[in-house]
Amino acid sequence: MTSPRVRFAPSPTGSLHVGGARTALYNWLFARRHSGIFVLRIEDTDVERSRRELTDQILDAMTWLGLTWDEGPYFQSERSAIYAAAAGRLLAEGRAYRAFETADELEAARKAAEAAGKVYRYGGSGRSLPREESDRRAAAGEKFVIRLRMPDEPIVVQDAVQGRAEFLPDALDDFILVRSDGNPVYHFTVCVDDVEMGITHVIRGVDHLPNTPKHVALFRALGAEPPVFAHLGMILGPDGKKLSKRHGAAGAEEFRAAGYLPEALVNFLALLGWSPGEDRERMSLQEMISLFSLERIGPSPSRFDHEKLTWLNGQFLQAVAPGRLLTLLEPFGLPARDRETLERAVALHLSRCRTLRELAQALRIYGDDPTEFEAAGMKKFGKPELMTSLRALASRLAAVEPFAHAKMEDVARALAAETGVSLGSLAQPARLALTGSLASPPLFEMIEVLGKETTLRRILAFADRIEGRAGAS
RNA sequence: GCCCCCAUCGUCUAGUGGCCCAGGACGCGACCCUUUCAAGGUCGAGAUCGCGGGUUCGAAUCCCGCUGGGGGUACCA
Repeated sequence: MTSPRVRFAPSPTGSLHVGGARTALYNWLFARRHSGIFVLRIEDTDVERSRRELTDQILDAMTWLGLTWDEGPYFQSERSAIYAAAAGRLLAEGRAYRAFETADELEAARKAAEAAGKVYRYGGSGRSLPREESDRRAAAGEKFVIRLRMPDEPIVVQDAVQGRAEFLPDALDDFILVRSDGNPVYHFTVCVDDVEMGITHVIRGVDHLPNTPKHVALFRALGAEPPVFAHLGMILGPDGKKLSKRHGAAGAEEFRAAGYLPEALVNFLALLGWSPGEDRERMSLQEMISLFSLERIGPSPSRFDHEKLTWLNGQFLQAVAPGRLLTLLEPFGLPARDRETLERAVALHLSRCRTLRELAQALRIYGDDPTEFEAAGMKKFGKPELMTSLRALASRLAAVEPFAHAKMEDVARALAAETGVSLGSLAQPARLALTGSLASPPLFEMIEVLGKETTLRRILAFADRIEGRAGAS
């Protein structure tokens, strides 16, 4: 393959959702795999709905994901002259024509057809209007749209993913290229741009498949060979319905905010519809590039499995260099401790967390003393009769110097043996006192990082609290 | 309504006529490790390959129909 050119063409009417992110990824992967060019084009011809800040947000998300573009971003809103010229050419060549029906007239005709139970098709007079009359009416200032003269033969779309689809001429209308206000319509700008930008492969969602025959006809009218099409199956929510905010996070930015790593999201998205074979699951971008091919993309829709993403994220999280981890954690808030303490704490909690957010949350115990204690734990270990040995543990811990976990454990085991209690009935109340929870890293390693002062303070406060409560009731 | 697409464990998928009474991963269960929770390791349950017809010596793999799901049908993208 000689240097393909692909593009990602989002319209800034929303943020980058996972479907779009996956489309961008596949285009990017394809370009990188074949040393091609990845073009970014912003389809903002719908002035009403397009917003500049959404464009910025999309670019941010792509940068975050590592999907860097080689050309662009081009803005369709800045390319009106190109579309106007193309429309003029088509008109002059008779491949397109003016139609003078108003939107209201068309609406009425559509309604009438529906009421009669018939399939609506554009049946206006524009198609057969003599050139001179068309020119005259346009010159007189009459409003018109420009429509494409569709060929009267079937159009076959040979799709790299979906296979062959044939569309009969009856199903294809002379669709509008340019609105009566002079603004070009999506189908038109896409094709003009794809031709103009030399796009060789169009990789996009299947929702565009039914539009593809229009595009094929348009490419031909424009005098260009249609590109190779590859239509990707939809990404559905866990319930099989269209993925939306209703299913939780659906935008790349939301996953970022929820503490997901870009490499995990990208890996997960890559596997949604594409498989490298050989049971490969975890891959770096580089590996994906070398393995990627259109042939291995499946045609069926897939559901977004949040659980698997989270698992993958956990996998990637474990692999992040410890130094980089604190930087990544910063936006999620870190307790006011020195860097070394934080790094030791991270090392202790990393394997217990699957997202940055979870990790940051876990690290909070190195900041403020716990004020809430989990109910199940209190019921089991918040008993006054356990406080005696807990206090004993505290006083033995106070004597440990240097404050190292191996020594603490020896001391604790000795205490347990002497008093005939299990290590667990010593450790669990301590864990509760120190973290408010029954789940934590190995107790003494955590205590070492927490520090002697904090440890003793929390244990004593907890014992006071339990005994005080018992005395009051 | 009409047009188009899709259909393998709950989910993502491998599989392109015999290697498959279907492999991997997530999730789930059990066990090991263990002061708790994870991580990790081992094992396991889980799919008559949506249904019904063909074609073939032989079909998850090819063909047809049905059913189910999705998408499109705009002077939206």
